[in-house]
Amino acid sequence: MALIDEGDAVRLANIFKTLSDPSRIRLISVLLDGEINVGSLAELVGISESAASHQLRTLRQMRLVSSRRQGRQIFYKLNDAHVADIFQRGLDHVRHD
Amino acid sequence: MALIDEGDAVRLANIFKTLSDPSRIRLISVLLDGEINVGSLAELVGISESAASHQLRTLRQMRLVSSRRQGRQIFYKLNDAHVADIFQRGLDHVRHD
DNA sequence: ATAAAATATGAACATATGAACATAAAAACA
DNA sequence: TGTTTTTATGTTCATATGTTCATATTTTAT
Repeated sequence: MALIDEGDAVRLANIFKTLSDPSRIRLISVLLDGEINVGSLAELVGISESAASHQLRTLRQMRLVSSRRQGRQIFYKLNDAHVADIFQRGLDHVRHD
Repeated sequence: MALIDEGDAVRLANIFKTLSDPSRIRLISVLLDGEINVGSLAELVGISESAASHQLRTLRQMRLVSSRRQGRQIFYKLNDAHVADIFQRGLDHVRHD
């Protein structure tokens, strides 16, 4: 392995930073089950739609999720297989061990 | 999967938060190669010893690393196989794809 | 056209965070 | 004991972050 360069370190740190908030964690945990619209997501996670929208923007900007409009709703889904992987490893770490 | 509870979400978020800083990322990347003392670590990563010590405390408090004293030096090592795993997945995500 | 529904955005606020600097503590050695 | 080396800790400061509230945007239905 050895020391990784500043650029990669910053990019890697940013990925983890995106995953470093409980609301975003819970949003992602729901998204692991598949596509879902903002309102349902907010209700399931137990945060306001505004808060959900803000956090989803963060996830979108980091390209961890993508969205599509259907009528007046917007459906989000996980965008990246790596994310599910990282998430699951982290959860293993937290839950047992 | 389904929604994870607040407690797990907070714990998981905290793990990722611990990994969300470039200095800590680079410290860990060096620690992946094995045990090493604070001074060498600081020099390799290119930060002050004080900064290294502060960041190592953060990693220690999250139990991601452990330390042992040998004479007047303190050697750190990664404490957890999960961490190396999560780190590697993240790096894969960042480097290619 | 107007109203209602769903989502996004912007501003403001409180809290958290990392960096830098100074100081303390622990161990080795004169 | 006193001094030096190595690491840890405390404090201060500037910046970043998440949430809330108010407002804007987009689509559907009347």
